[in-house]
Parts: sequence; C-alpha cells; structure tokens
Amino acid sequence: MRPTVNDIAREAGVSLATVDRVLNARPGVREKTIRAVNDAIVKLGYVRDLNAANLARSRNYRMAVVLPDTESQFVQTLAKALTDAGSIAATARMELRLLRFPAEDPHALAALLASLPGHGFAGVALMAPETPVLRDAVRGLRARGLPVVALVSDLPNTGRDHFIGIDNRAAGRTAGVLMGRFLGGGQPRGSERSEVLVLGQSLLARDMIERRRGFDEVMLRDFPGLEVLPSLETHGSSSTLRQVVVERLASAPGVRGIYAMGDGNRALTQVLDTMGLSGKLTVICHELTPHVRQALEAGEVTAVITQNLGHLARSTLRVLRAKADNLPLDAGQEQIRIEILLRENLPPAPDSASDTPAEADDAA
Amino acid sequence: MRPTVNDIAREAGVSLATVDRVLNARPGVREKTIRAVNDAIVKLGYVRDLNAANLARSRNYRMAVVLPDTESQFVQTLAKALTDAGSIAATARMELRLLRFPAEDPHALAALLASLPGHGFAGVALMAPETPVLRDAVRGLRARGLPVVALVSDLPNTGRDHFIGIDNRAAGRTAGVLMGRFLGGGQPRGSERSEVLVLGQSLLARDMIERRRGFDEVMLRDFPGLEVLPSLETHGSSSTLRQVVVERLASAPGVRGIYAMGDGNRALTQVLDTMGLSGKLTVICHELTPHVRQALEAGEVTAVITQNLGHLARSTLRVLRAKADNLPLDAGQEQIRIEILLRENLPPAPDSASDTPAEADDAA
DNA sequence: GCAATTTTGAGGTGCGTACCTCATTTTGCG
DNA sequence: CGCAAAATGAGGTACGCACCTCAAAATTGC
Repeated sequence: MRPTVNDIAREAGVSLATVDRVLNARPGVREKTIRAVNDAIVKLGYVRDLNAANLARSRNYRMAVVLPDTESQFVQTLAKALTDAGSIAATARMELRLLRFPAEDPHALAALLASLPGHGFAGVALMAPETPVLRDAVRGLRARGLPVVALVSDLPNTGRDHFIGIDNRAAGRTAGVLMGRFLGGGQPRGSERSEVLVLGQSLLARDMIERRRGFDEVMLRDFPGLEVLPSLETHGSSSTLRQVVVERLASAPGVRGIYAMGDGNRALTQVLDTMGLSGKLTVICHELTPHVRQALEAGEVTAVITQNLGHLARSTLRVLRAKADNLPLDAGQEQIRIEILLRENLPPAPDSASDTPAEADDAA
Repeated sequence: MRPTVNDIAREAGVSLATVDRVLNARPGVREKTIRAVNDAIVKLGYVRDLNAANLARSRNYRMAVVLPDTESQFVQTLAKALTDAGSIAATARMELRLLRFPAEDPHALAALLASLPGHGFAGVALMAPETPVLRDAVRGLRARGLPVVALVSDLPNTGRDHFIGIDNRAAGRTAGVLMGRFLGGGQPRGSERSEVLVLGQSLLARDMIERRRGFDEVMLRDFPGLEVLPSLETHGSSSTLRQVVVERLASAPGVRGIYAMGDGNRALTQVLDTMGLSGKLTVICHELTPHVRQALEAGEVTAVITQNLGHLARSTLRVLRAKADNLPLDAGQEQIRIEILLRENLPPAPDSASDTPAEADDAA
C-alpha cells in the first residue's frame, strides 16, 4: 500500500497536524521539525493522493481559453476540439471557459486578460500574436499566480509557462522536403523549368515567416533545381487569393507545385478547379480542416502538414492542470508532432461520434 | 455544484441506501424504485465521482501486459514505453505488470493467460500472433470478466475488447505512395529500369502480409512504371538479411528503392554502407527505434512509417482502465496515427528525461 | 525563574462515495 | 387477515486528505 499522512506522522515522530502543516506549507513549524517530516516523506516514498486532496478541498479547476474571434475554419475547428476535450475533462473537475477577443485589437485582449484573475480562474491558455501590450498583460497574470500557456503560436518573450504547438520552421522544412522530393528532386523535366508558388495570408505573422524560412532553407540546400517564387499575400481574403493565383499561374507556366502556408485552402482548390488544374500540381498545405480533408481525399491536395487538434486540445488541459498543481509534465505526451497526411494515412473522420455519454447503467 | 448521491436520494424520494443499491446494482430493489432513481439521475445529470468512488473502495487497477520475449529493438522500445507510462500512471492507482512469453510457444502463452485471473488483474493487454489456442485463452479471460486489448497486431477473431495499433494495410499504402512519389512517380530515369526491393522477416506474419498488400495496391495502381520485386525473407536474422540483399542488389542493378517492412534495419543500413550505397537509394522502413532515428538523421534512411510508442503505451493504460470501469472511450484520443517521419519532422529524442520526480516542496 | 511566545498535539468535520448492519415498513400470498 | 418475505430507511465506518480549534508542551527573552 502507498504510505499515507499517518505513516509519515508515525515515521517522523510527530502528530498528524504537524505533517499537515508541513505538507501544506502552513506557518508555525520549526525548521528542524520540517526537516524531520521531509525526511520521513523521502524515506517512505510518500506521494500525496491528489484525488483525495482535491476531494477534500472540493477543488475544481476553472480554466480560460482565449482565442481570436476569427471565423477561419482553423480557429473554428480548434475551438470545437477544445470544447470537446473540456466536456470530457469535466469528470476530472475541470471547467473550460472559451473567451474570444477582437482579432485586431491588442488592447481589448489585454483588458480581457486583466479581468481574468477576479473570476477564479486557475490558468489561461492563449492564442494571440505577440505585442508589447500582450507581453505586459501576460506578465501581470503570472504575477498574480495564474499560469499562462501559449497556444499554436508561441509567445517567447512573455515568460509564458509553456508553449503548445508545433515548431513552424520545422513544419516549413517538412513541406520543403516533400515538395522537393515529390517534384522529382529538382531534376528538370524535359526542357521546362520547375517553379513553386508560395501563398500566405500575411508576411508579417510570426508563423508564416517561420514556415517560409524553413521551406526556403530546404529548397535552397537540397533542391537547387527548383525555383521558389516570392510569396503571394492573400490577407485572408478569398477574392485576393483567387486573383493573385490566376495572375501568377498565367505569367509563370512552369509552376508545378504550390505551398499554401496559411488559410484559404478552400478558395485555392476552387481556383485550381476552375482553371482545370485539379490534381495536376503538387499542392501542400497546412491544417486538416473538414474542407482540406475532402480535397485530400479527392486528390486536389497532395499532402497536408498538420498538428492534431484533438491532441493539442487535450494537451492544453493537461498542461494547464499540471501547471496549476505545480506538477511536472510528461514531455513526450505533450510534444505536438508535425504530422504529414497523405490520402493513404488519413485517419477516419471523427464523424458524429458516439453520442451516448456512457453505457448508462452500471449494472452487469 | 455537481449533484451528489444525496441530491439523487432527495429528488427520487428514497433513502441514500436505496440510491446506493441502485447505483451499485445491489439486489433487493423493486423495479419501480429503480426507475425512480434512474429518472432522478437523468434529471439532475448526476455523474458518479470516480475519484471519490475509487477512494472509498480503495481500488487499484492492476493490469497485465503480455509481450513476446523477443530481443528485437521494437519490442524493447515498446516495453520501455509501457514501463514509463506505467510509472507515471502509478499516481492514478494503476499498476502495470510486464509479462513475457516464449515467442514461438502458443501453449506457454495460453497457460500464462490462464493463470492471470487468479492474481487480481483487472485487465490484460496482449501482443501476440493469433492462434487457435490463443483464441480460446482470450475467450476464457473475457468469460471471467477480464477485458483484453490487442496490442500492435490485432486479434480480430478472439473477441478482444479493443485493438491498439495502426492499420498495417494503410501503413503499407503510405509507404507505397512515398516510395512512388520519391522515385519520381515512376517516370523512367533515362534508360534505366526502376526497381523496388521489399524486405520482411517472414511472409506469414499477419502484419507483414498486410503491409505488403497495401504497398502493392498503391504501386500497381499509381506507379506502374516502377517494378516491385518479390519480397525477400530475412527470418529475423541479420546474416540472412545481409546475404539476400547483397545477392539481389548485384543481380538487379536497377534497384532505386528499398521498403523494409520488418525488423533488421540496423543490418540493412550496414550492408548498404559497406556496398557504398548509403544515401543513394530511397529507403523506407518502419518503427522509430534508436538506430533508425540515427540512420534517418544521417540520411541513410529516407522515411520512416511509425506509430508513436509513447502514445500507444498511454493509450493502452487508458483503454484498459476505461474497459475495467466500463466507461466509454474518447475515440479520437485512442486512434493511433500512422506517422510519417522525415529528417525534417523528427521529434527531438526523448533523452534521459527529467529524472526529478517532482518539484519536491510544495511551498510557494 | 517566570511570563510571553512559539511550537506541537489531539481531535473533530467534511469532501463524495462504498459497504455494512439492523430495524422498520411494505408487499405478496395463502 | 395474518404472516413470511421482500423492500426500504437510518445510521455508522472507512478511504486519504484539508482545514479548523483549543489545549498542552516546549522554547525564548528578560
């Protein structure tokens, strides 16, 4: 049997009350006694039964997840993954509150964050671009004891407790090798020149920059025979995307591959379709949204670089909780992997999952 | 607040004892009363607090994991992943017992399984080839109330409660597309004929067969320009592998790719190295063992099809537990994905993880 | 050496559930 | 109707821990 507080008390030759004082860092215990108790803890290999402890203090973990109010399919999918994970974690005394902020308003975000400590939150997960105001807001939260984890896009200079997401530079590199190898390693195909088109909604966003850097890194080093054209900006607008793609493909007939770094994959496949190019180019994009899944199955998209959003959501909950309890993490479990999805290794659609919340009756 | 058993009793107009009888399926309650209690449960949305329940019955989940006593690096790595996951899960009242059986002796395995129910196990995870004796043994376990989950290789005809692993046919298909596309889609390269070598330790093992089927499926359909040579059997022996590979490569100078379906990747890279072929062929293999990781980083292996063993191990524990408690699973979380690893998206080595079991003192 | 202060002990209560006993009520049946 | 059997209620104990109170003991300062 695992040792309990009573065993510690006996071993240390003190009373239960004293063990409790030491365990919970309550004042009024001599240094010497503290040491005696800690020695006993080490000797017996005591570990607090977190479940019993939480039961006793009837603790519940209320966490805030702060996302931009963007309507993009990625954010939508992420929000759903988080909600799903949250409703399952409800049995583990966790409560998730999804909060949205105006995507382009750092000050509104800062104000939102500042209001959190008053509402009994035990931690915050945050997906937002790093700005000076945000840095201060995050520092403020941490100063008040709230752990903060960055979601999807890192906030390296804010002192956040953890980052949950992929290394975008490595993701870009991965896209690069795939593109290079899928296009035959850069060997010229007949007399044509092979070119690759790169799309991104904004060249200022940190993740876009990193993906592009990683992509170029590999293309330059390993596939000098392929020419990567300058990035085209879509600004998140479908019409802009359509326009620039049509324009570019007309002027550059040697384009054999497209790397779509950001959103707007739906518009992209549509353009290609109307141009009669579906399935004729190597198209690599990011994030497995419902539409992308469909395009992958149809052969309109060749490969998808993605992070498993279900995993990301569950990881968020686990990390928030571990940070709230000041417990160590299982690094391997929290490592979000850069997944390569082809039509052949596409996991089955989550579908309208098993709605039955339980086997209901416990009866045998 | 979440409703408790007391709330149920009040709502249903019965006593606590009766609610308890219903909840735990104890005898001596009228059908009508049972219904009343269940109605109250539904109405209030009651969910049993599993932590409190486990505390009360001081329950611990003791699980058996049964693996072949093979010395292959894959089984070793898997065993380690399981042990690691088990030691972390120890805080959650789980205890993992690793048991090994003589790889080639189905009867010894059956005997081992038959001995389990007597030792207070709450569930069994099993990696073994399906044989008639095994089928009976598994049925016997389940008849005695022990949930059985199949690990890595499925046991479809045994009535196992769950399978944890990947779809090997899909894995083979994935290897196929990668091979095909990496070799330029089958376009002849100059005048040479492009051939692909396939290696497997035994053509009788279910997983080898399925991988090969998936691989051929894709190669025939999508890359008719590539010729896939008949599988070479290595029987798990390094020297056999060395011999057949040397032989074949000498007689078939057009080989540009190798698909290694099973173990023996270390021997393979060695042969290629001594033949001066390192990095000159497209080599695709399975499972990220320490050696394969190294070979991937060195460019001796092009791509690895793998299942994340850490995930697999944690999934095993979660599934065993859920089955023991008769709870529903989170399908998304338990879905083991077919991962494609290139040098560029290789996750960092687990390393000699953080040995510090905790932040020690809870003090602020 | 005495009072003031600090440290410690003893004990209780509650968290939500499991499991047990014994008395009391209700039901079914002849 | 009366009686045995079945159903239900009341209440207690335990699980491992948090948190509280009050008294007793040990230590400190003067």
